[in-house]
Amino acid sequence: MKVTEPAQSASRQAQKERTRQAILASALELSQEQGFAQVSLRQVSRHAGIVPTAFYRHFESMDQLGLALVEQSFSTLRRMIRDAQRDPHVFENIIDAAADVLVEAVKQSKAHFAFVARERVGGPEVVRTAIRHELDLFVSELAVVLARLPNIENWSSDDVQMVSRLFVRNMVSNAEEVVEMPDGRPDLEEQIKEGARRQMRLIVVGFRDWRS
Amino acid sequence: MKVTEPAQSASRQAQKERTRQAILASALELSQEQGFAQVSLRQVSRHAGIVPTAFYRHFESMDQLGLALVEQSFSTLRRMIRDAQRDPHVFENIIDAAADVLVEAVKQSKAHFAFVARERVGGPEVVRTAIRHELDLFVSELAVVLARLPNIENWSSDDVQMVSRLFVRNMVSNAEEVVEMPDGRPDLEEQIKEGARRQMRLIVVGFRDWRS
DNA sequence: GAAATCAGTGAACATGCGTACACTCAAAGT
DNA sequence: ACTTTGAGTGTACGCATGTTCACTGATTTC
Repeated sequence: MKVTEPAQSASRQAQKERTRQAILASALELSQEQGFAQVSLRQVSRHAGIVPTAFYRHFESMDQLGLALVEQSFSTLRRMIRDAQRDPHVFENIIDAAADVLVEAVKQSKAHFAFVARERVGGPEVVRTAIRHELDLFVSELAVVLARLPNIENWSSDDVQMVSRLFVRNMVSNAEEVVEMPDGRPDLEEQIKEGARRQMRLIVVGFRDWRS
Repeated sequence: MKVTEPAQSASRQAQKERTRQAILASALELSQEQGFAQVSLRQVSRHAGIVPTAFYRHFESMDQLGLALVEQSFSTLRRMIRDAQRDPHVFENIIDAAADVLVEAVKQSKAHFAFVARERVGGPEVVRTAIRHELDLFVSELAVVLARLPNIENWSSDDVQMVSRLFVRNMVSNAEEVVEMPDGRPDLEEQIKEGARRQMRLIVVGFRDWRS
């Protein structure tokens, strides 16, 4: 890891930013083993190549570090959703596209998704609260996207909100499965995608039929 | 807590069992604050009214204590399902009955459900593995029950298994919600029940329509 | 009633922890 | 050229932890 005192020194604030990122990356990596709450300030510092007291130059406590990780994870997630929306394929068949995007996104940013899934229920109080809040926001954002879709455009906004909640809940569950998935098992991956497809289709079809 | 050396002494093994239960109860209670992994052997011992070294007379490590709690939690869960099956009302309308039973069961044994929901993703490795295994077993057991129901009796066993998986997943999600629910808010409780009803109906209706 | 058993005790240890404090020494500001 | 700034250092502290060991004394066994 060792990011401090590079051979060719960078500008002061650039170097500070590099150390900050090293701390975030270290915390994320160490969290995967036993959860963020088990990781000590000294472990993170050691892994980031700084002395424990230097940690305080970047975060005032481990709780604040946790919140920074939540922010980082969700900004990753949001960027992915934004990219996916640009793809015109999504408008034709949201369900298949969503299943693909989900699996790909989680594979690319396993650590961040794992962090959210784990700390959502297992983390320190402040972190849990922050994640819940972000997920609530996310449900509302997704509802806006869903409301524009052909099958859904004339549903009541309450119904759209509920479907959005179901989607996000299933997204979290599926993300958990992908995270637990051992590497190099494309069969399992396809199986999870297929499961996600079925579940989403179930929700959309069932909801429409039940209401009409 | 103080269970040791009662005024009127009990038999040796009865007293041992009482201490064991005190340890289990202490660990369960202390886990609610910050998760089982944060609870130390000394904290549990202190709360149970024994000296740290006496802990080892009952469990060889905190991991073993965790496994005992998993066992206890699932035996609670299974007893509830068994009781619910005796109720003839269940055969008429599984969905409404299941929603009622779920909310009631979780309210009665909040601590155990909270433990499972939390440690399923946030706990020590051995505990996570044990919980996953129990939940897998549970999916299969539920599938057996579901297969006997009128709407479902002629489905393929793969389909029943998948629906069972969806049910259990939603049960876990709903249990999480009930656990997070503040006390004395019957409105929220009804809201969660209604949500659970809708979701289960969605699954059954959507699945049948989509397949036929 | 003597001997064996064993749940619970209490002192001691090495280790890792968070944080306080005084420090260094390049880069940035003047 | 000088001063100021501030990221990173090193020591030191008090505290909680898991585990060890020799122990006590009531219950059980014989």
